[in-house]
Amino acid sequence: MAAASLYKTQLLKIYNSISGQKETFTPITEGNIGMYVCGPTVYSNVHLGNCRTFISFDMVFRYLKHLGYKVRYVRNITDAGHLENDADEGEDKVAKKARLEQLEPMEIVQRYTLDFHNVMSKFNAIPPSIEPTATGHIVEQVEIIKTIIENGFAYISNGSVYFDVQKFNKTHEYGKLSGRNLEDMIANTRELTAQSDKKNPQDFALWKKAEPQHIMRWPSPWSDGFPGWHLECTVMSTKYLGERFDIHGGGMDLKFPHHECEIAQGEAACGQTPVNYWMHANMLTLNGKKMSKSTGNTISPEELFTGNNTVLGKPFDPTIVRFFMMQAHYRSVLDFSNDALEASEKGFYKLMDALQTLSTIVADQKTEGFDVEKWRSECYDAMNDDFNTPIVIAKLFDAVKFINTLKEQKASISKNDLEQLRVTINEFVFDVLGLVNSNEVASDTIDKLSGTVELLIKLRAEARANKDFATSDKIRDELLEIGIQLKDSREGTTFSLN
RNA sequence: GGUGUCGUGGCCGAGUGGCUAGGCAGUGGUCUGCAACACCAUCUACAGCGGUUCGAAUCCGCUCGACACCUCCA
Repeated sequence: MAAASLYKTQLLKIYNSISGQKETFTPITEGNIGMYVCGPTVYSNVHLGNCRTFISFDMVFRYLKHLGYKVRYVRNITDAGHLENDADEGEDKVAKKARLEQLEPMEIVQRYTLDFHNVMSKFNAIPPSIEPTATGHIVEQVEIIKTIIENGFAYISNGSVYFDVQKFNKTHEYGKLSGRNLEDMIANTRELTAQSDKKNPQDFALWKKAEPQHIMRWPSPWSDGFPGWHLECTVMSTKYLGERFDIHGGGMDLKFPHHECEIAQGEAACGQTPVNYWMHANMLTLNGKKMSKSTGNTISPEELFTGNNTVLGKPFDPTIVRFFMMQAHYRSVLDFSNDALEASEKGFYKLMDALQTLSTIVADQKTEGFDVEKWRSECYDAMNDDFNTPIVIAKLFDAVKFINTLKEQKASISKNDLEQLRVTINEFVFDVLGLVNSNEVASDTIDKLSGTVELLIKLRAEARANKDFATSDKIRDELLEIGIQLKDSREGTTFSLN
């Protein structure tokens, strides 16, 4: 069966945060999907926790495409409007960093956007279809504010514009995504300490008047200022995906208030709820606590790849980290540790070795010891069950075991099944999970390398035949030290790169 | 304080009302000149206490604990 037609016959279920249930996925337009994911605020280097969310949604993107959907994936870059806090004295994160480093705000944005792209590329994440920036959509943001004011859900106060949550709540339901109700929130809110332009503490800014020292500012009918953080996502998602679209994703920590506010803005501006399926990726923790820049409980991708950190005993390849993340469900908290990563690393190499072995397997008359079709179907069942990558990986290891059994000639496989197995395992490992075979080197290099190693294997075989074990062990041990492992079997000796 | 999620074996992590994922580590074998790899077998488990049920780790209640959000965070 061609992958492109699979979506018609498979039932994909997605856990929808707004209903708290797994729901059968039906796109608005058959065969097409619009997906929006909240991207990073580019005021500093991304940390690994940020990456997990984007890697999770990269997997989602890959699987949807694999099913044959045409996916427009929009992920924004927040380069303005994201305040340090929601109080009136809050400073724009990008502007603050620029001031501290004595740089133009756009220098900051450029630097950290490049860093972000670089890191995502190392993790083998496919770039989104559109990557819009907040500063590139000021005009649209001003327009949507006008609409929200016209519709009566926002008010102007001292040059700033605020969303009137209490008024909105009279005709709509503010809090439906995060499971809160406004009455509780009001009851639990401390009195506003600082003098505020807001009517109520729950109200959030759509437009903020800029203080004189504020350098990132744009003209608007209300003041020279800048847009509120929640607004950019509403504007950019609806601009590129329509007033109502299929999937909206982001980190769990954005559920409230960010996504709640997006729903309110969308409903207030367009008269309909913007999103059909809300997806939230869970946090990556370090020492049991959420990785977070503000608490310093983080590790950066760079520190991870170089091994230059205090958490891990050695450097880890990006694809190992990706594999580690894929071994947990995207909605579960995942704890990061050296032991866990080393375990994943060994498992990953075992998987890659089996793929290598698979390429050498010769087909037989019939298949014995494994049901390839059933296995393939179970892989899809797992992915269709809210993207259950841990189960898929468990299934992959079932295949690994079978492949190794084939190698030992204790099982057999038919030509058709062999082809099916090869295609399926490659699709899941590389296309869907997005792993990279780190053993892979440019083909001419690998030819030369293999020639060299084959020669050493031959010399070692001769030494062994002569019972010159000192020489044979020297070859084996020194190759192992540079990362080449020799593997003896009845059929001879092979090698793998670790 | 409010809201929500979760507590699984040495570690990481799935899952489910009855048929005990998977990876790593451990143990005993096979293979090997010795190993490694691989294969076969095998040991550690569902926080605690009640309840529902023929049967619960899985459903319900309580207790304890952890985490997240309610300020900025993916």
